[in-house]
Amino acid sequence: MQADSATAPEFSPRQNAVLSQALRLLVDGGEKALTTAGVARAANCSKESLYKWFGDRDGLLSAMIAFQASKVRTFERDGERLTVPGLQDHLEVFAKDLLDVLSGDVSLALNRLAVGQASRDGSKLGRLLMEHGRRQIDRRARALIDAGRRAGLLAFDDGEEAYRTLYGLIVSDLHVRMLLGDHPETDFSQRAERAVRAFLKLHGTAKTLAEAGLTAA
Amino acid sequence: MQADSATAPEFSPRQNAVLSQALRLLVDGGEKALTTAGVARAANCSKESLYKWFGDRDGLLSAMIAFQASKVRTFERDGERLTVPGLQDHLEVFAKDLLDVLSGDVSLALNRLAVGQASRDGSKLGRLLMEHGRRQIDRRARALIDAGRRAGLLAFDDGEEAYRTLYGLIVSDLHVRMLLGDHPETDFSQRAERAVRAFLKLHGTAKTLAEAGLTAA
DNA sequence: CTCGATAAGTACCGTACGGTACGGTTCGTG
DNA sequence: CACGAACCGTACCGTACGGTACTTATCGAG
Repeated sequence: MQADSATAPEFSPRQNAVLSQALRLLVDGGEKALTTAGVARAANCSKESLYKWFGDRDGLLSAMIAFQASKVRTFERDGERLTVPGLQDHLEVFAKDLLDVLSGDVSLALNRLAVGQASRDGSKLGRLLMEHGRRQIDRRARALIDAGRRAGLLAFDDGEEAYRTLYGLIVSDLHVRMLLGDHPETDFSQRAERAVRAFLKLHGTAKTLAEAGLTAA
Repeated sequence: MQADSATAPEFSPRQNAVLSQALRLLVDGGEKALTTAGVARAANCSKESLYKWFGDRDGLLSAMIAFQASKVRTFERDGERLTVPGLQDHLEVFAKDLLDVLSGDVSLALNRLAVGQASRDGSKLGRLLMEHGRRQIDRRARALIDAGRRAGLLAFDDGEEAYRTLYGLIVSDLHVRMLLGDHPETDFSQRAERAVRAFLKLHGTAKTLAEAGLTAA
């Protein structure tokens, strides 16, 4: 499953700078503030160039998503033999990273944008966002819990389902609340810790439960 | 269950009909389709009346949320002694109801609307939606798991946190995916069942685990 | 029947946005 | 130097929307 195929985004430095300014506008003022004239002004370029580079407004939005996704590279940890504390730690780091990503200004702004357009464009932006924005971090988590199972530390039938469980335990309704403009707790560490503990209690093997001290919790 | 407090929306029948038409427009065509002229045309009323009744466009949007919330009354089950199968069943019914509500056309459209406005109006609509739309169903679940604890079937320290866990297990990222335009699985029953099983495994007492057959799962 | 209130229907206004066209400027290349 | 491509800045166009004003019609009260 070669990822790329159609999409070879790779914009020029100048275009990247423009996209960066566009993201800034979007974060600051929401979709309403993201006008072609505004982007051109903020980026010191002409509207004509915008249309030459990105086709139309939708093309600009898509490019913004691709650009942002290209910046959020996540490292893939592997190799090293997994121990129970190691797995727990890795899961907690993942959980905190996930929460940090989801609560980021740009992420929230782009998600709001895509949600707003979902009824209109046949969810083109939404698909783009789910594809580009989540694939990386999803794969990282999937690799981690698969490794946990191979090491005999986790037990589950369906890895995808186990991951969805982990995701739900970590995020719950936090993402939607933030999208709606709420600013809930900011103690992501505690939240991550609790979520991982619950996940291990659900999918940890006897060995894991014993070593993590979850047998009598 | 009097909804109490500040808000006594209570629009006239005529206004309710207008709001209903407005919701229909919103569901069908998204926010872009929800123009004052369009609502007036669809509801056979004049724009002037719209402005007299609802003040301005934002007032209309708020009224739409209040109107929809007033229609989604949820019954509160109580009394009857809780057994393990009873609790499990009630939880599954709740989970399915929650999924049905979140995946409803009108709910999704209103959530998209509020998300789209979140950057603009200081999340006024978002707060309205979280307040009106969720309070009812939240209370129902809270009452249920509190009753479960009182009956010695559930164990947890913080009821709110336990509820968030349940919510995350049920919904995971489904809500956001749907808001983004994705149409994932529709087998809510299986999803509800799995979520409840996980929740009981996390927060069930020994008695519950034994009776629900979760000790060796 | 008359009066006043309510509201439908329509015409109108200002504004703002997406998209296009054009003149002027920079800069790389032969 | 000369030429052309890329591009900035701006002016422009058509359209669509939010909001207001005005005319007409319905209807209940006296």
